Amino acid sequence: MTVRGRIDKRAAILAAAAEVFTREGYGQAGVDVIAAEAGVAKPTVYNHFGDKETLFREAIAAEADRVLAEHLAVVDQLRDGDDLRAALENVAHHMLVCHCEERSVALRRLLNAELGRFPDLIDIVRGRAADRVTDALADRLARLALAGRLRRLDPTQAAEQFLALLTGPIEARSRLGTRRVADDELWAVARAAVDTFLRAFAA
Amino acid sequence: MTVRGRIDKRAAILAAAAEVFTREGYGQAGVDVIAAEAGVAKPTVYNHFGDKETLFREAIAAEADRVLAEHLAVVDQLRDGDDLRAALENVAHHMLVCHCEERSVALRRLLNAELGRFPDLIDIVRGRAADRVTDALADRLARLALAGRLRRLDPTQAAEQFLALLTGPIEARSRLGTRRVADDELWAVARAAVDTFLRAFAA
Amino acid sequence: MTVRGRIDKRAAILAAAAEVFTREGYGQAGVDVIAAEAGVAKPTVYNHFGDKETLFREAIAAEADRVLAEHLAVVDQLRDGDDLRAALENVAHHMLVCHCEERSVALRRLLNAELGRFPDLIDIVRGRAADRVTDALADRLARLALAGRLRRLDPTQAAEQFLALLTGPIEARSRLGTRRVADDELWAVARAAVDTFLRAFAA
Amino acid sequence: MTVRGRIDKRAAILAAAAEVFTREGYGQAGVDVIAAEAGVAKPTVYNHFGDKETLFREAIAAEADRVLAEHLAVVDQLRDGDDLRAALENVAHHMLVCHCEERSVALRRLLNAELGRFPDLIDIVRGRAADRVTDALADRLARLALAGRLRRLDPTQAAEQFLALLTGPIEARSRLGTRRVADDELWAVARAAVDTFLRAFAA
DNA sequence: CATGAATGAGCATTCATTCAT
DNA sequence: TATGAATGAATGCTCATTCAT
Repeated sequence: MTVRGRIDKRAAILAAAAEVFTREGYGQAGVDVIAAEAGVAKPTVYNHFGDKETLFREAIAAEADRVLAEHLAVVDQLRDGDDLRAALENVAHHMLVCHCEERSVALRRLLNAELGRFPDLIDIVRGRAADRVTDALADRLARLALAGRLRRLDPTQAAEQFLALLTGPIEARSRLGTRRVADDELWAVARAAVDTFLRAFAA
Repeated sequence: MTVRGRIDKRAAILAAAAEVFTREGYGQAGVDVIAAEAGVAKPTVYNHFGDKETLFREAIAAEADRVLAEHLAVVDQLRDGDDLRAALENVAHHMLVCHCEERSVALRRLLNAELGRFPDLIDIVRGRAADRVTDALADRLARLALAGRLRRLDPTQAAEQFLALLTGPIEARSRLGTRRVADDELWAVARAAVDTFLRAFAA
Repeated sequence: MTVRGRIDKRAAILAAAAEVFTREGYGQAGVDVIAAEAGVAKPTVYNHFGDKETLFREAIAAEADRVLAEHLAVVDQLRDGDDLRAALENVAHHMLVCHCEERSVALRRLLNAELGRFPDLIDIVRGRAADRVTDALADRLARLALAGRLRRLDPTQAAEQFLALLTGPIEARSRLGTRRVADDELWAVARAAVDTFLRAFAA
Repeated sequence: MTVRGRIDKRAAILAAAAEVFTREGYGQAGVDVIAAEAGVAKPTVYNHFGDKETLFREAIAAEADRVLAEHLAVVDQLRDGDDLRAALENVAHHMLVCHCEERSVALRRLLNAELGRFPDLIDIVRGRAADRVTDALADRLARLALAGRLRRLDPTQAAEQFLALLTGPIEARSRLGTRRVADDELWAVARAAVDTFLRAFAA
């Protein structure tokens, strides 16, 4: 098999693993199912990843990378401008959209689910997702404060709270991700969050 | 065996089930382990609950009842008084303590984990926990607004945000419940949440 | 409970046992099912019969008694008369009807099925059914021979062959009891059997 | 493992299955026992046959093939010759020997036993055994009739009766296969059957 | 390296049987 | 005696993992 073929197989296995693990959970996911969905034989999975646990970790890491990239791209859009509220609302809404994406929901679910068995997943994911987003957002908020658009604040804490005001209500309303939330409800949550945030943090 | 004995066994099984399911997840939990931990024979579990799935649902429901009761008791402490900030901070801190309790963390984890397989868990738990707490808190906030201590607000939205300001940051800091959070950090989060909340909602 | 009640329960259990054992076979039949079908609690079955095996034997014996009675009644109808062929045909047809009755088929099936596990069933049933019928028929044939209606014959052997000529073809045509055989086919088999029998044994 | 090895395992499993199923019946037979007797692991059985039921059907079919082959070979020996009675007696005796063979008895027993649960067994077995033997014998009898050695007859009916005259008495005397029948008793039954048959059907 | 086949260990569930009442 | 409840011992079937090719 060509090198390219080998790489393809590895990627196919990872994709299938992400799919199956998020759909069924670690325990319930069968390696045969993953292999079948990837179009390879079961031992090929073992040749590439050694055992189910390793496959699981790598699949999680890959998913976390993807989710992180999306979120960072959103935070990156937050630029100072004439209308700070509008800018924040746009970012807030966009983050909610990402947050509610199926793969995003599934990853958070899976992570939560298996943290008991694999506590180190936190380290795999933290450096790749949650904290990095908070940090990036904190950076932006710091610059906005420096620019006099926000009052003096603890950037990390403010970023934490901004994100909390977004994701907290949406978790409730999406029934922990089991229900689709309509776009106007996303906008409503985003606006409410930004309103509260600005009341508390506007310069 | 006395009727009391039967009830005891049922309760013992439910307790063991909660323990084992939260420790291992639905798929990985073994009915034999639950039976052993409850001090009964495996078929006794089946006599009482019919199958693993039913046992799971009932164990979840029982845990949700317990967690709800704790949280409602905390919200119930929120009374108007001279020092609104102090009152809110006390309630906030107390809620965080509940939120970080091992059984609370475990229940949320398990719920998240198995929502894919058992979407109806949401209905079992919602009526018993999450929404009820938000509602109770919304009631209190409405009365505070009526009493002129808070500005006019949408009580449910404000309650959602108050809770989000508490639980969002704590999820991050506890690494999704994998790390104990020291009490002074709980106080810090509580104070920061109340500070932001009052900046946004004080009359 | 009255003595009568006790007897009723015993009978109800036996009836239910016959029903369930013939429907499911010994191994597959559940004592709980029998108890439920009899309207008693499982331990009541054990109080009356000790264990599943004993219950099985007694149920078989009761069924065998019933089947024997039916068959003997038929053989008993065989009287000498003007038209020997017609008399034999009537008895032959009647025996086939009995042979094809559901309970008769079920009993033979069950007996065959469990002879491996319970070889002594043969003794329970033989004295009650198969041999007794052959003997009774042999008696009649002997009298017919004495009366000069049949040639000299070995009565037992002739009876065996008469029965074989009836049941053999019918087993094949009923596909071992899985297919209902129409009445005119029963008559055809009966006539063919009697024809062959008379060709071989008429005086 | 070589392809040959795979085939060997499959055959070993089938052989063990036939052995165990006939010994214990479908319900009582344990797949682990079959696997052990075949010298393979339990999942190998499932890899080859999917489930217990399929294994059962295939084992039955294989046994039926074997039994059919034996019986056909016997019928095939029936050639016209100087001494028709002797020819018929030889075939009759030979058929009885086959009929009383342990595997033959066991297959009939098992078939009867499980027809309630698996009515389609009839179709599996009929085309492979019972009817084919009757047909083959009917063919021979037709030729003997054509050759003027037997009177005009309905070949199928005559074949049915010939077989019935053999197997009916032998079932009774072997106590449904629970008792070995001595060879001279087999000869006696064979001769008696042929005698009756020739009295009824000789030209 | 990829695969078809094999396996040891495990798991949900059932059942005949027995206590305690 | 009749019963609700409990249990030890199976049993069919699955799964992660490993060879032999």
